[in-house]
Amino acid sequence: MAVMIIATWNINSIRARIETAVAWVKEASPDVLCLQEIKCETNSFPASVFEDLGYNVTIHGQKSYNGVAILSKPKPEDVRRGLPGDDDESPARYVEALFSAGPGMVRVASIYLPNGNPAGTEKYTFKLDWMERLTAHARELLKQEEALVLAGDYNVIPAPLDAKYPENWLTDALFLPETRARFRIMLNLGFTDAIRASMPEKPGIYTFWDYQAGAWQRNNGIRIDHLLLSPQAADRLKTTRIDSHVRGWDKPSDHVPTMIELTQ
DNA sequence: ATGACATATGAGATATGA
Repeated sequence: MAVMIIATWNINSIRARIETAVAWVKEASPDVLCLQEIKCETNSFPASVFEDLGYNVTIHGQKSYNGVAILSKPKPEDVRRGLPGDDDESPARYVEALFSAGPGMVRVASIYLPNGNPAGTEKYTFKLDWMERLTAHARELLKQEEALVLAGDYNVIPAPLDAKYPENWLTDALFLPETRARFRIMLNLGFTDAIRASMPEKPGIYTFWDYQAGAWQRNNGIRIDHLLLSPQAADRLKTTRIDSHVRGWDKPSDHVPTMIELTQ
């Protein structure tokens, strides 16, 4: 049966990581790849490198920080850059496109949810507000009853199972009860957390390992990159995969590619 | 412990990340 791979990867600078990115794209050949933290303006993104590999490139960049993109074999349609409520000053953290050509129709968003640290500051308030706006937009998208994949770096550790040392994260913006509650509110709109649904109760499933203190070597990881599936997408879910071996490559991002396979 | 790492900016040291 025909399948399509939809992946998400916080690349931590596409220009600093172009060789790593190309190596993985060639290895995995995803149909759709959501990138976060491209850390460049739209016109600085090395688009031609991926176009030469057969990809369309949809970019929502900004100077220095943040920035998201979607690489796709099928042509993007109905592109949205930014969340409803964003203005010209808002960080570039959301881009969405519809793919109706190729193996099955699906709408995909690349999401870079704010970190929010330190808690108790305006940064945390901004995170919670952003989650509320994302949830509102997700609610609208669900009304269309499409296969929908909201993929990205959510900066949310959903449960203690999703950290090697959950006790180290108790006061962190990624794991505070209010953060997890807002994530659950979003899930409860009817989304499936694809990775966890495919591996219920399984410990040690991580997508991020800090650069510091030998976190990778000690497997001190957290699961913060998620693919949320609408019911129509969940019905087509075949497999999931986390390419954690990429974290051991030279010049790695601190996140690894995380993906699903959908049937046609 | 405010460090260890890593990147962007801009040309030294600071902001940001999770």
